[in-house]
Amino acid sequence: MDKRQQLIYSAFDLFYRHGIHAVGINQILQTAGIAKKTLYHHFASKNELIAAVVDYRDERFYQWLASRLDQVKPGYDGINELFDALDDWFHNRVDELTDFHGCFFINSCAEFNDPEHPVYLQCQQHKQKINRLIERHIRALGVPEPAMDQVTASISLLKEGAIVMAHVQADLSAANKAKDMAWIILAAYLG
Amino acid sequence: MDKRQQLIYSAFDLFYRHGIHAVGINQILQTAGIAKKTLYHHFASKNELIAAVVDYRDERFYQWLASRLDQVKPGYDGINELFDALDDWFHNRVDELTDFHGCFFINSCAEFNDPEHPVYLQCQQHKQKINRLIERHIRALGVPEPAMDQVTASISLLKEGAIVMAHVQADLSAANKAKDMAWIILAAYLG
DNA sequence: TAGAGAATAGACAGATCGGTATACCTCTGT
DNA sequence: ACAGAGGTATACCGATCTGTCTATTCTCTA
Repeated sequence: MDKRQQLIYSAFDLFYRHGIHAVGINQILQTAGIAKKTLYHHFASKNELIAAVVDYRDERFYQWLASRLDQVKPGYDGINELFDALDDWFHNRVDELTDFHGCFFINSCAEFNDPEHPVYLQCQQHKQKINRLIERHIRALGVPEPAMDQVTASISLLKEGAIVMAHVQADLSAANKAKDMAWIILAAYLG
Repeated sequence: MDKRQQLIYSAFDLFYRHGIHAVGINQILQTAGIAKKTLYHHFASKNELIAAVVDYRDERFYQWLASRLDQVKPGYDGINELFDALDDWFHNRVDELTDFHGCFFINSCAEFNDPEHPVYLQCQQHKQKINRLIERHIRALGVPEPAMDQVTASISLLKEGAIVMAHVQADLSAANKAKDMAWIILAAYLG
């Protein structure tokens, strides 16, 4: 019954499926079954709704991945779990994330393609949060500290690559490919 | 003086910078300095212009990369050249591609997020063309035929990952990281 | 040289956009 | 008991969107 949250749900669903600029406010209101006045009671503008939607997805996605990675022992298991989680996501086996349509943050950067735009910055910060999640597990593997950033970025790069391959090239096995590649890379760093 | 081509130039520039849905036809006309009637003389609708713009970028990007890869010996040099080319692109050292704002095809898939949409299909086909370009060099490396698809997809995944890292996370060294990773992966396959 | 084709400028149509305003309803807390 | 907060429904505003139309000019070529 929290109208504000309902608006965010509906808006995210439409934004994720059709893109942010392609979805109008009236469409969101109709989908959510909520009056326009109510929207402008909770949000000053469409831009504020967008910001709230990005924030919502940020939290949602982060908490999902964090909880997956917290279920396993830091290190080897964590890296495996990262790519297994991606695989579940790509195959629509994760209820919390709704059907896979690429990474919402990559998609949003494509629409707000200005490094100074608030949405762009929100997306960048989200990616940094995810990076720190990955970093924990890299560190547990015993990667030497000077190589930490490099290795974390490498795993992150594999993750982004897998998402794009799964989305644009419809390669649903991309997560498994990335996992195999990750271990080859990590083996090279761990000797 | 080819008005049709001028329209495509201007439209691509605006689409790439601000996203397709965010750019109106009047904005394109003003930028190009061309009358509305002329646009609708050459294109039946905005959608046809969009299709032509995607086609234009497809050819432009493909020919740029193909010519770069054709300048070197197939195999080792080709893989290096691929990532060196990406590095030049990320650092805006390639005049033909205009300033880097991510991959136009990834961006467009984010805006036309339906696997049956014509634009989505155009983007998919572009990626397949690029894959075949990469495949030639993988084959020259002596990768066994059964592993060809797997290895090509791996290099493609690294390429996509580098583009996203460079775009969303503003990691301009992503191409070099991906190159290092590529050789670790390839070494594992080549024994 | 006459006429077709391509271009211009710009008014216009109809829909939709984000956002505001009006009027009324329904709870809830003091 | 009643004020105020949050809600609905809907009309409305000005702006902008894609696309059409008219009227006129330019340029090439048969």
